[in-house]
This record gives sequence, structure tokens and C-alpha cells, in this order.
Amino acid sequence: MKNIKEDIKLNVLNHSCAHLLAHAVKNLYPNALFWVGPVIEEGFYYDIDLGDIVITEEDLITIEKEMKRIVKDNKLIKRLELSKKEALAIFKDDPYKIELINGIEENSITAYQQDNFVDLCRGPHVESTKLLKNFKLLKTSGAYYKGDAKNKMLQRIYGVCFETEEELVSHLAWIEEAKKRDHRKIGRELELFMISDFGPGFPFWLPKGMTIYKALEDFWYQEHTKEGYQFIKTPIMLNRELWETSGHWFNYKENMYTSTIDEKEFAIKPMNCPGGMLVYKNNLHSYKDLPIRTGELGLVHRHEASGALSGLFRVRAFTQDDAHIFMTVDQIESEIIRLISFIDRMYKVFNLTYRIELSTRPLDKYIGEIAVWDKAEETLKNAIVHSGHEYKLNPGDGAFYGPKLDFKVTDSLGRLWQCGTIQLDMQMPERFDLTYVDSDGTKKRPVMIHRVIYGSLERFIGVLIEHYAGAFPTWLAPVQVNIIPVSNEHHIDYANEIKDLLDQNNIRVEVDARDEKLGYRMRESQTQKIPYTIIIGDAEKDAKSISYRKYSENDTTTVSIEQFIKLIQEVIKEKQ
RNA sequence: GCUGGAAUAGCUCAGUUGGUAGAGCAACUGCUUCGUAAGCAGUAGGUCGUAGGUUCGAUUCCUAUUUCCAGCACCA
Repeated sequence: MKNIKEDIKLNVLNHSCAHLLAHAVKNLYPNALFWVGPVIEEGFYYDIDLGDIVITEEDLITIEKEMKRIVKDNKLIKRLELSKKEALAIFKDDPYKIELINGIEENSITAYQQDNFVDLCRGPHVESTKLLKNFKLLKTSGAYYKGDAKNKMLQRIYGVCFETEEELVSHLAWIEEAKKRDHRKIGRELELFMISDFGPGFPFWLPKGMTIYKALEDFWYQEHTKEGYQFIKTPIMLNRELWETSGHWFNYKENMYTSTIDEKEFAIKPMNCPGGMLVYKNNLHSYKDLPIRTGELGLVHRHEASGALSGLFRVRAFTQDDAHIFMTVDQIESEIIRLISFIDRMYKVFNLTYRIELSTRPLDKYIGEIAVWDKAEETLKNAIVHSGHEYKLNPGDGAFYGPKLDFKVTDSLGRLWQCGTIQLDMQMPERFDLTYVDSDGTKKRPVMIHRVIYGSLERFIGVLIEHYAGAFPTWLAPVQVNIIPVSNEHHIDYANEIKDLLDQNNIRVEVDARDEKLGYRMRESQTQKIPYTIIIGDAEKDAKSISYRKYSENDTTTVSIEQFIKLIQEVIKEKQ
């Protein structure tokens, strides 16, 4: 998808279209007051105060009509240069604009006028409303004034505008295509997972989804073993005191599930790190052993707000592919460079594109010394630069214990999902009094890194479902080969013989011997997106061969069973 | 959590002035034994999310509640 905000031409077009929207709303609802109407990656929106009036889907159509009318009128868009005083006079009845004007430091203020409608704006804009022909209002919703949940809600209307009709049509078609890839829909159709009303946000893995889940786990263990990780499993529930020590209790107790055991309060882990700390402390460590890389596929629970839940993308119970790396200060940069290249290698297997974001110290919710934070942030920056990547800065978005690098992958809707993250932590080792024995025999404080690559298995599978539109590569596919005997009477024995051979070679295979026509079973094999479908009939039986058809292809290839097994094994080995 | 919308068979959906529900697919049974995306016929399947209320009567109207959807806020 095109990033409208970053395309200069489209940015101006969409910004002008936001004004057009406001103009139309003002004509239809004279009492409407306007807050801000910025351009975003997907188009534009405008936050509007309509008092008690609620904009519905049907109202959007009316507003669109009014916008089209203004476009047809071909209103010139004029730039006004105003002093603060003049601006305040023009917008004297609009408390939102007065607030905006008072927030501007310079004395000169610009506004744009089309017909009788004037709106505050830095600009630039297109010269006439007639250039705003190809737009569409997409959705409406509430949005907090100034983005703060303590404030009242305004109504937000989203839309998008393009230069040509073709671009708009193809964009709308693309939105439709994205809906078809929705992992919740595909998850139901392919029987991968379910979520019950008895457990909102707590996904159930069905047999086929569990096969994918397990394939990802196996792959993860293999690759981490190569990278020198050791593995642990820590308890799901630990005493509240531990969470007080880690700082999670103070920062996140509202989102933690708790229970009382023998009159002591326990919390279900929302993070794996405190458990990992206890494992580290179980032994003395020498500087010679560092860095120590400890991996844990750890099941965590977080009480996410009900409105935040969304399929597998946001759940209340999920497995983090966590790891904690303990090292000396000198080892930080090289370890992070190594991690970035590890993550890069892992994502390439899935053909996932990603971008790196650096999040720095939060304004208030943080622990530790500012100087330590600054140094940590510097180290992360250097590591990215040395890895040859670019990054986006997110000031104030760091974890409460340290700055972090987020790896955001793009899903089919163009949404960015944080999957991987590397978090530097100079506080937790202090709080847990972690030490190692240095070469001079004294005890020193190690530094630690928290990191995940998938992020959570649940969310990652959600992203993969949409990424592949359910047509998983063979190594992940729940069923890799489907065998269809043309006639049950004559070919079932040979079909079963082949199934046994594939079974023996650890290939996930099924035989569809239902009393249905070949075309019917072939259709289902395709709608279930099974990578390889084998057809067994007289020709194959006589020649002791098999014919197979790859998913989404129309032609059939005939080979010996040995050749076929070799082919599948090769495909799986190459992670295709 | 907030704003708005939705909830009817396993799935997708129809059902307007309130008179206790229907289709296609799937399932099951029979017939058909079939060569690359839907063979034919029949059967069964719903307390119309849940709980109250209004009414002679509620899937339909009202209230509450649960879950889902679109955003917002949140996301260690």
C-alpha cells in the first residue's frame, strides 16, 4: 500500500480533502466545531465536535454527496496570511481553533479559504476543489480529544483521496482483498484456531493450527541452538513480592491476573524476565561464561482492555519466544549487532519485510538514572548503524526499564505489527542484585537484554495467515500432501500404500477417499490450500507412479514415488 | 475501558407496519464408482446471544448484560 503521508503530492491532496470534508460537514451541520484534520499513512481524517449528533454510515454518503457538490462548484482555495489577532477574530466562536491559535508561537498564522469556509492550516493545498474528485469516506468512529482518554470524545471521519479514479478504485479493491485475508476468517475456514465466548482473548489451537504452531517452535529451537542459546521453562505463577522487586507490580498490577495461595498473593506472569533472573541467580557466573543466552518459550497472561482484543493480533494469553542475554557492558554492542543479523535471517525465511524503530526513555514511567539511559540509547543507535540499517525514532516509547529496538513487520493490510524487539535493561540486574565474577576476582554487575523474534507465537501466526493468505509454505502447512484416489474401489489400496510411504518419511499426508467425484475433492484440496495434491488412478497404478498438482497451479506432473518424496523433502528443507 | 455498530442452523446470510423462522453450503442416509474447483435425491439441524420488561402475543419494541466488529485509548 502507498504511504500517503510520505508521498508529497498525495499528502497535499489528502490534506485539502480533509478541508473539503470539514467544509461539507459545516454546510450540513452548521453547529459543527472542528479540531484537527491531519494526513495519515492511509489517507486523512478530521476530528469533529457535533455535540449530541452521531454520524452514521448513511450520513457519510450524504456528506460525500455534499463534498462532490463543492468539488463540482470548482471553488478556488485561497491562502490567507493572518496576524494572531486577526485569526482570533475570525475564529472567535470556535474554542478549538482558539486553542490551536494560542498554541502557535509565531505571530503570523495561515488559513485557507474555499467559498465561505475558512480553516486554520499551515498548507500547502491544491488550488481548487475541482482537483479533489477521486475521494472516498471510509469509516467513522469516536476519538478522544487530544488523544487523551480522560477527555471527551470527538467524532472522527476517515477518508482517502487520489489523483485518478483508477488509483482510488484499485485502492478500494485492495481494501477488499485485505478483508479476504483476515486471519480470523481464514482461521475459521482452515480450522486453525478458535476463541470461545467463555474466554475472550484466550485462543484455542485446533489440530491444524497446532501443527503450524509446533513447526514454528521446532524451527525456533533449531535456530537458537545454532546461535548458542540454552533453554529453560519458568513457572506460570509466582509470589507477588517477585513482581514488586521487578517493578511490574507497580507499573502493571491493573493488568495482571492474581490469586491467593495459602494466604499469600500470587500473580500469573505477564513477563518471563523475573523467572529468568531467578534462574541466573541460581548459580555463580564467571566473566568467561558471558554472554549467557537463555531462551524460553514462555506463556504469559495480560489483562488487555476488552476493546483492544482482536483475533490473534491482541490476546490475553500468549507465548513469547523470549530470551534473556546476560553480558558485560563491553559486549553489548557486538551482541546487539549479532541479534539484528539473527532476526534478519529469521524474517527472511518468511519473506517478511520489516523496519526497525528505536524507542527511548519514557517521560515519567521509568526507573534508573538518566545518564545510564542515555548511554544505553547511544549503544543501540551505534549497533543499528553498524548493522547497515535505518531506523525510526520513537521518543518516550521505551519500556520502563530500558530503551528498545522494535522490529515491525508489515501485514496484508499494510498495518505494522511489532513482532521482534530487543530491549536493553540496565535496571533489572540491579534490582535483582545479579553479579558475575570478573577476571580480577571481584563481583560485577552484568547487563541484560530481553528479546523476542516472533514476538508472540499467536500474533506471529496471525500475521503469517494474512501474509500467506492461508496458503502456507509446505514446511508450515498443516497437511502437506492430499492423496485423491480416482475410484475408491480400484485405487484405494495403492493410495494407502503411498500414504504409508509418505508417513514413514515424516510428510504430513491425508487420503481423501470420500465417496465424491474427483472434481469435488480437488476443489476442496484447493480451497483448503494444501500444497500438493496427488491423483491416483489406473494410469498411475499400472505405471507405479503418482501424478501431483501443486496448489494454485493447473498442470499435473507424473513422477515416481521416490522422486516425489525427494522433492517434498527438498522443499521442506529449503523452508518453502 | 470509551464512541458507534452487530449478534438468526456448523458456515455465509434472508426474514419492516409484533402473530414462536427460511435458503445455499457443510453434516447424515441412499443412489451414483466417477480423471483434476461443486453428481442426484432425501433426512436431520435453531429457546433467533443471555436476562428482565412492555404486550393477548416479542426474533421483531424497551432496559440491562455478554460477545464480536470499526476506530480511540492502552500495549511491560
